[in-house]
Amino acid sequence: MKFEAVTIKDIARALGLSTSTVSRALRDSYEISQETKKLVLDYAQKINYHPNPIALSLKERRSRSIGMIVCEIANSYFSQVINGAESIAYNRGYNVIIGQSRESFEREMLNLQYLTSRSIDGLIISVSAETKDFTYFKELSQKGMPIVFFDRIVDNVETHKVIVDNYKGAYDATVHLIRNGYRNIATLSNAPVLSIARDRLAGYKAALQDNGLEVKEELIRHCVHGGMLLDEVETAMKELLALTNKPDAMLAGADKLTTGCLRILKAKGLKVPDDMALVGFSNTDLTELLDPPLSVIRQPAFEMGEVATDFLLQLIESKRPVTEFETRVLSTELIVRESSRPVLNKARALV
Amino acid sequence: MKFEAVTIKDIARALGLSTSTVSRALRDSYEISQETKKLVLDYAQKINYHPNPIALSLKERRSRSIGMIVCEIANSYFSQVINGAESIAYNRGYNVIIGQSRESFEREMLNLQYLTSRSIDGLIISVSAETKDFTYFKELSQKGMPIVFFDRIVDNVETHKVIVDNYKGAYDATVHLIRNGYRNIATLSNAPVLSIARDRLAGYKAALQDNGLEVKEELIRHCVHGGMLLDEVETAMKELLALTNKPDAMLAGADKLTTGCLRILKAKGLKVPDDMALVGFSNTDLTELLDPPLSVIRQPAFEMGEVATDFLLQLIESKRPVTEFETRVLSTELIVRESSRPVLNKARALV
DNA sequence: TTTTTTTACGCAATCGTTCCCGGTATCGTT
DNA sequence: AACGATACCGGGAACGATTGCGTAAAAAAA
Repeated sequence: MKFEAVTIKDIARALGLSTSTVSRALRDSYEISQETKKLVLDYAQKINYHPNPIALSLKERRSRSIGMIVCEIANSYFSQVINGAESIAYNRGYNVIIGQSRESFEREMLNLQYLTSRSIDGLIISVSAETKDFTYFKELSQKGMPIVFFDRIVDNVETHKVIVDNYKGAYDATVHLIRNGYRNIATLSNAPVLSIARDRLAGYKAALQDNGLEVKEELIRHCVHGGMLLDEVETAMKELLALTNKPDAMLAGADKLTTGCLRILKAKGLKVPDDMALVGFSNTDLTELLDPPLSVIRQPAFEMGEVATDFLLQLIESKRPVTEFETRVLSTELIVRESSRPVLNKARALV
Repeated sequence: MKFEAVTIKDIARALGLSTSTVSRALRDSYEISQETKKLVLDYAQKINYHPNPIALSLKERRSRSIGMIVCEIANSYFSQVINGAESIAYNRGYNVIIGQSRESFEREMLNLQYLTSRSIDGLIISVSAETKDFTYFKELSQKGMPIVFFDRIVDNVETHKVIVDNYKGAYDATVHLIRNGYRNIATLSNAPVLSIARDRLAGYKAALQDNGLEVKEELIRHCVHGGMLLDEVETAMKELLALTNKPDAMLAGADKLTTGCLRILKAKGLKVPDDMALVGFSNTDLTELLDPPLSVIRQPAFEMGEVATDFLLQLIESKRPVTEFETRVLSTELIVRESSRPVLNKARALV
């Protein structure tokens, strides 16, 4: 089964012209007479001619498609980012090829090789939790492949990046918990190598210290798969709940960690926020319908996709090598709901 | 900025061979000596040669990419389908280009034209709620473009299709509500033109009739945007709640309708299931964490993506025109939770 | 009328790869 | 020694489109 398209040759043959003339007529070249142009244009319209993008790609040595690697599509945050990226790319005549790393370095590399072998013009990526070795990105970048990092960025590759103010997001959320009377705040963090985990953890620690609270290492748990496996969340929670001085609140550092945490607490029969308050990074629009409605730190995911794609297209379409790079930092939004309700007796003491 | 790749010519030049020989050596042709093959292969490995897929596409007249159009990516059901599709496509050397119709016919056509102009080898699609005119699909199919429909299928285009047993899904859920003592069951349905809406509605009606209950048209509400706009859900719910004989249970026919319904009920201060029970089609993994935990009809979304892609690749890679088509019907799963808890006094009367 | 300029078009190379034809050695066979 | 068979390799067209260059005819200038 073949889907046969009309080519410039068909037009040339039908009209008794050369392919060059047809090509030029279609591109409205000055060296083609008005009548010929009209003839060609009308006929092209009639037989529904569309230039073959593959032939163009071969000629122009650009595919007009960009690669995008995320952990997983079925994640509200990433699907919103993809959404934003698609919207920009589509308008500029590019298409987005999506790959999923599923937090695995191996799958990330596989996707990367696949995408580059499909001759993409550029790459947008949020690295996997397992990725410790960034030399491949560096090499790729040095060979001239335009790359934009978002969300989970890497420090030692110089290029455009898009993130949110993870430090402030975590800081504000932690302060919010403290203000509401919580004193023993634990955190569920991503793999320590990830930029987002580092920044969020730093914000968490700073908020504690700025409010005269001690940073206790036993209250900091890392889930190296970012909550993709419920097991690791369960283990972390078990450890926290086994402490003699149990935490009274949780700060969860990722979408799956937030919902995973709630899931485990429910399974253990603990009440949120009475037994344990919860605030987490999340972009699902269902958080307000949860039991209890969840306080969340929300990221402008769609906008991140837009900015990342805009950055990438700037790099791709730049005539000269770009040497000045920007790291765009967007703001998070703290949405306060039931899951971090004030502890009355303690809250008063602080205010 | 250009990302320069090595070509077969580079190898030929470096080794003092012709491009034909190099090409043949790489493809392990019998008419190339072992030594030459080894020479070429080793060198290709060394300089990290990868065949240019664009040149191959031009030659073979196939792009090895397939188009996929869904309503929106940021929807748990569709993102799971995409996931399944990607997994199969990736393994068979294809990539998936995704387009979003956002329930708009115009955007659907735009995406379709874009995808076909990007010379895709085939198309997987779940049509938008606005799509009433299927001639374009028919034409495309007749011109030889392999198409597979899933979820929202169209009747008058003969090709492979993948659906779930929507009739049975809705039937079972409705029977479940009846068994649990609910007697005045309303339903929130998709646009009436959609196959899924028709089938689910039919299942709902049959369940009522088979259990001696009357089908009341005033209890059937259609949301033409499938719940994408909360407004339409709110309007529908308002109308239902304004009835003298208010419904005591709801069957929601789509992901966004289910959560939208819960959202509205909560906003109106109604208790689920005491004031109104709720069962709905949904594929989010958060439904059990909602307040109350939601009874849902779950679709094997990932598998649907797999099957659809497998079907499509069969069509694409078939030597002869395919004339026998299959409509694969997968099973839904009814997951019973709190939101449809038995009404004690009534439930007993029935059992 | 002759020369120059302009107009309008065709030829052929190019992008990277495959593949149909050839062509030339090197054998073995008679 | 002559022939055919086999093994091995290169030339060049093709895929669809663009584009530099060449050139005929028409128009303008001399």
